[in-house]
Amino acid sequence: MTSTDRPAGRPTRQRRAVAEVLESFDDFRSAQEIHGLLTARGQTVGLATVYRTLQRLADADEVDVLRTEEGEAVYRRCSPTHHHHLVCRTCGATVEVEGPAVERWTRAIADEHGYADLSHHLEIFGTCPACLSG
Amino acid sequence: MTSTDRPAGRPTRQRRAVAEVLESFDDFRSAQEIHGLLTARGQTVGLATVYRTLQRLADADEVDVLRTEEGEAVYRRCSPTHHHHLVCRTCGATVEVEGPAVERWTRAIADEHGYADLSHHLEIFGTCPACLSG
DNA sequence: GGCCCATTTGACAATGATTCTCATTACCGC
DNA sequence: GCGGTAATGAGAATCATTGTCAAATGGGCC
Repeated sequence: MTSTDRPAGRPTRQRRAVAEVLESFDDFRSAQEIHGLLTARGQTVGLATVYRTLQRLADADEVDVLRTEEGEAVYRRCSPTHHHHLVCRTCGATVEVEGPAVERWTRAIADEHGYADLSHHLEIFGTCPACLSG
Repeated sequence: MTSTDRPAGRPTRQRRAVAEVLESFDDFRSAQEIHGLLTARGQTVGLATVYRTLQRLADADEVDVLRTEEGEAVYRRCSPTHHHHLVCRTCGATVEVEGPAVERWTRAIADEHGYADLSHHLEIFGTCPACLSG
């Protein structure tokens, strides 16, 4: 629980490049798109490495991962606090939302059934105001 | 909006078979598993047809679809009541849970941001009592 | 600075779910 | 029963993702 318990790994050029690209957008992008962005920047990073790096970052909770309705994984750097997403089904606009109530509720439900070592995913899909009026 | 506006399609042996198998379980199953169940029953239905049929049913809102953490699509006949799942990460045991609190919360959050036409997915993952002690 | 060695990378093969293709077959209305 | 259309099946094709393994690289130590 100290600040020294990071499995970390080496700070390589490739990892830095991925981290930088993640700073360059605010919405969710697929691994392939991120790889494309890197290439466009002149940063040569193998696709497999992009996948590995994103996975590592996701494990470390440094990026959010979610699945599009087609099942493709999309990534975005995340804010330090745990939160959920309200996603526009039409244009993809995303709002981060927090829900202490939900956190409490999931814990209570899981306890009730004896489940431990919890995680949860909550995503809300809808149509955003812009798409509604458009 | 009448009962006659179903694009329907033909009631074939295969479609009936898929519909029947969907009645035989209460949790989510992948298209491949469903195909396996059909084969086990002696019902010969092509895999592609299973996919097509499930897709059709999903479009007609006659089955629920969700994605596992690995991105695989899983299907289940719609139960009349909306609920969520508490899934064992190790053995896959699933408990259906209801959460009026969550429903209310998601609606409130969405309203707050002006999103309409909502749906949401909440899944809780953990380790079940059996796997904890095993 | 240079060496040692585990970690990381990259190119490419492999996997696995899903979709497409297209010739064949099965429903439906007549 | 017949004809025509929609549905099916077998397998190829697609596409994201993961595995493989030899080559390259970064860090720590002298």
